[in-house]
Amino acid sequence: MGTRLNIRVPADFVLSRDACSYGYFLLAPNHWDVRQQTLARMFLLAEGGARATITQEQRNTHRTSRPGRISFPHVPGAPLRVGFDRALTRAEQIQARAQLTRMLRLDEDETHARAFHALDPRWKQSGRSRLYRSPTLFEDVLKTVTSCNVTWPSTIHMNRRLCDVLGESGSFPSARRMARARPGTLRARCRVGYRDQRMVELAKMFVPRGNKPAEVDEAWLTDPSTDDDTAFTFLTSLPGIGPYAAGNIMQLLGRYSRLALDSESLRHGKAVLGMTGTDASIMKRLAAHYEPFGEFKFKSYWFEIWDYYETKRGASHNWDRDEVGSSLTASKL
DNA sequence: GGTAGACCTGGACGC
DNA sequence: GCGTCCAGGTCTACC
Repeated sequence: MGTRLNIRVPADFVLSRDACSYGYFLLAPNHWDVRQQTLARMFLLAEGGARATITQEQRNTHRTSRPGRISFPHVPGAPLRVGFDRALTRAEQIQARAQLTRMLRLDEDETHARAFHALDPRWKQSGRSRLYRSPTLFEDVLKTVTSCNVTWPSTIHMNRRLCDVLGESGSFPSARRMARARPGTLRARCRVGYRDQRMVELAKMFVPRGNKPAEVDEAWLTDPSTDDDTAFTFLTSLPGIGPYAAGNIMQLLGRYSRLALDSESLRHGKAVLGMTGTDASIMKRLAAHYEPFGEFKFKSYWFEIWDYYETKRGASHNWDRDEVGSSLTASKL
């Protein structure tokens, strides 16, 4: 008999909206079940892998939505029910709760959302504020590396292979496991290409050595006394992490004052915001466009992009991973 | 400080 | 089925 956990959530939390809010929910080992409206994945816990299925109470009757407005099937603020495929120890239950809290941003309460919506009221109606992330910073950083200099289908493929080849029963690989991997294995079996050496070096930086703490200190990176510029500069010093990747990791750390501008941003600037000119000039105009959103500018940027995807493909909680997931860039929509 | 070219993979396309 | 081209961000060497 597997362990079942009930997780209290903020009053505005909606599983289908808040889990399906960033592309990583489409990447292995995550699996969003469209029919059931549940999220399943392997978690890596102290005693090994454990598969969890996350559900939230659904409305009896699906609320009728106004044209152009997306309605979500779950009851806001209803506790999450998380079923594991094996019994968890007390220590593992604490670990699982911490990973779920990180992944679903349960630490961002209504006060946080109100502050964001005060700066950018466009998302108040839908309630969008949380951005899905991974249960661990290591997985977030590696997922970011797999999204650099590749098209989205390759990112999907790399994450699937990493879980199959180096994961435990299909989990995302641990930093320890990847630190021990041979670059040649990553290249040949996970198809990560030239990122092989960088990924192993990155993994080593997440693992304490002897009495020495890990070089990547998540507590320091998320500490409010560490300013954004210092955190960003540190991130760009990591192997395989440039300005785009560092900007993305900043938001994954809960620091939304930076943008992560890439080719997708350029398309958004041209197609949605009607910007013209050279790529460099559009990048500058994009930075200026989001400046008014201050400490939340990444959220404003990202929800504009997400909104565009949803106008083309429908609500993200109804996306089929194999169908829509493989075409998730503006150029393919 | 700015820029050119290399780094890999997978998909699209033409033959 | 094969060859060619292209998209994608980071890193290094060079000016």
